[in-house]
Amino acid sequence: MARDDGAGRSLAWTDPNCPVARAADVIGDRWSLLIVRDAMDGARTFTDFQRRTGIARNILTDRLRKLAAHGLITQVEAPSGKRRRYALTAAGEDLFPVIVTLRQWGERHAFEPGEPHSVLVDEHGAVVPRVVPAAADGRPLTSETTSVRGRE
Amino acid sequence: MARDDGAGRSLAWTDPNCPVARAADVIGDRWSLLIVRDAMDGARTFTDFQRRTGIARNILTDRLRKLAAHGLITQVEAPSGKRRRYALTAAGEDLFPVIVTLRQWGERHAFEPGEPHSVLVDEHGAVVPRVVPAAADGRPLTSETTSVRGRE
DNA sequence: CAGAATGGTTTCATTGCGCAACTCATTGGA
DNA sequence: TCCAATGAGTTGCGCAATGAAACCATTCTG
Repeated sequence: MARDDGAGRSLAWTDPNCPVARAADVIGDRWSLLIVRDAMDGARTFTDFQRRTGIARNILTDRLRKLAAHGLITQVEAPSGKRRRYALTAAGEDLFPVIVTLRQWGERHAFEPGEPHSVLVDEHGAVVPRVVPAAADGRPLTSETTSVRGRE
Repeated sequence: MARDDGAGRSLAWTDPNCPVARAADVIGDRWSLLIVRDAMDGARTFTDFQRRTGIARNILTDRLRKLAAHGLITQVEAPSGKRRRYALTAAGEDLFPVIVTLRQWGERHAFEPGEPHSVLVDEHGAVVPRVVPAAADGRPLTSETTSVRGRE
């Protein structure tokens, strides 16, 4: 994993050994997250992202670079003289559970009852069920029943 | 759900009917997320949050207010003349799956192999298994096998 | 009761962000 | 082939957000 930002300066992690803090340093701003969301939803070109997010172009340039520096996206060469396209790396694709849980939280808590919003469906059009952290035996876990080990 | 920020101005949602964008508008900055993380991990007072996150005090004031305005935390009155404490609301607690997936992503992609980091364990000390979105029949889902319905 | 700790607020310099205009390469059409 | 359109940025400017430090009012503690 890359340890420097787009300009080559080394990153001072907010909290050196907390994975949540490190993840937040990478995608913890509004735009990076939405860029990844749109990439998962089919966005491939600079203008795709610009149109969907409404982000300023200079900021989009910056975020695409940073996401690339962090190994979440890459520019893939097109076969013939076609333009290059952006694509998620494995690490970027791996954010899928984060996007899904965030989406489900938003559905439950950021909309008025009855207010329309988009929904995530599987190949058969069935709504994706609520994602819940669970123990190995399937028992659902909450912040009450879990704790962080190894924080210094 | 509250529709105004701490100063009473109305919020212009980044993307009006995308739950991911709305969630990002609420917790999409580095600090809000870490404050919620620490609240889940036992932080209750202003100084708890300040010490754990290292955030500037004026920004902490601002974020606590905004999180309260969005209904994620509240100030609970203490019995006698004791100081009030911050506590997560149900909506705040409900961010648990988001924090967990973010943590698990960070563990996999924001650390060098072998680099130490904290881990999330259940009441018996067992590491929390990887959280994966799944269809109703238990089949794991990815961004390839899902799509967003209802985006205008 | 005095001093320290808690829970902020204010001030001010620095940084980041959004908008608009501009550049430059690629591509498509007459 | 030449010109227009589109894609992918870059630059400059003004405003809003951030961070460090100082200041202040309560509330504990010895």
